[in-house]
Amino acid sequence: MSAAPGPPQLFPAAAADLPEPGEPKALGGDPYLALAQRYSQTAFAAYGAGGEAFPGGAAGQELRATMLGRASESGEEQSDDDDEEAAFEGARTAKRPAGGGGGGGGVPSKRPKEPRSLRLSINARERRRMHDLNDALDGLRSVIPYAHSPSVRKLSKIATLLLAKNYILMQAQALDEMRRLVAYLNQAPPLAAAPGPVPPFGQAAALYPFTGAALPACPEKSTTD
DNA sequence: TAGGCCATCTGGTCCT
DNA sequence: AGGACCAGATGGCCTA
Repeated sequence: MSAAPGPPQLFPAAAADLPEPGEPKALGGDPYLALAQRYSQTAFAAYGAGGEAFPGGAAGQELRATMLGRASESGEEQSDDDDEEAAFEGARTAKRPAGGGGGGGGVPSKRPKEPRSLRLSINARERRRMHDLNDALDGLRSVIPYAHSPSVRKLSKIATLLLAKNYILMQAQALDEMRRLVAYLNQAPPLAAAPGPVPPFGQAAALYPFTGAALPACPEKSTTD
């Protein structure tokens, strides 16, 4: 491992860091996108099959394109919250090789073994922690757009994280585009002088001459709140 | 059958 | 000391 990359950046620091409207470079060129596409092959449901509208815009289309589907039968995961002792014993008997104790994964133990009660307590804590993590992932799945349907396989963990990341980028891009449109409309001549209907959102970007670099960073794009 | 995904156990490290 | 966090290892389940 090399130097730490610093705190994670939830949002691009400036509008210039965002992809141009209609040109989802940040999404398309993102190294994580390749991962997302790779994992999407196995986990992302076919959009539209679930009957959910997908956010518009080029980035939305890009994101949608990553959601190639493997819609199949319900991939319900077992979440056995049994008695901890039973979980311990069950795992021992069902998932571990007979006599395969010792280090977790064959690592030879180098220090005196903890008392069994302490080991059980540690195992239970870790199990609870992982369940909490899974609950949080379920919460994340519930707010990112993909086909939530019993007939659709649940997003994998990695796919959930990658999709959420792309979704955040897409939302930031849409917000940025909206801000530019508002800024443009504020400077535009009166509506009476503008013939024709207002162009649909997403196509308006082609009609007004602004670039992302021309605008200051959005103040609420902060990781501190 | 291979590969992907997952749950679980385990030991190590860091923090309070 | 105890708890949280992490990564490695392992086996089970499921799908292509």
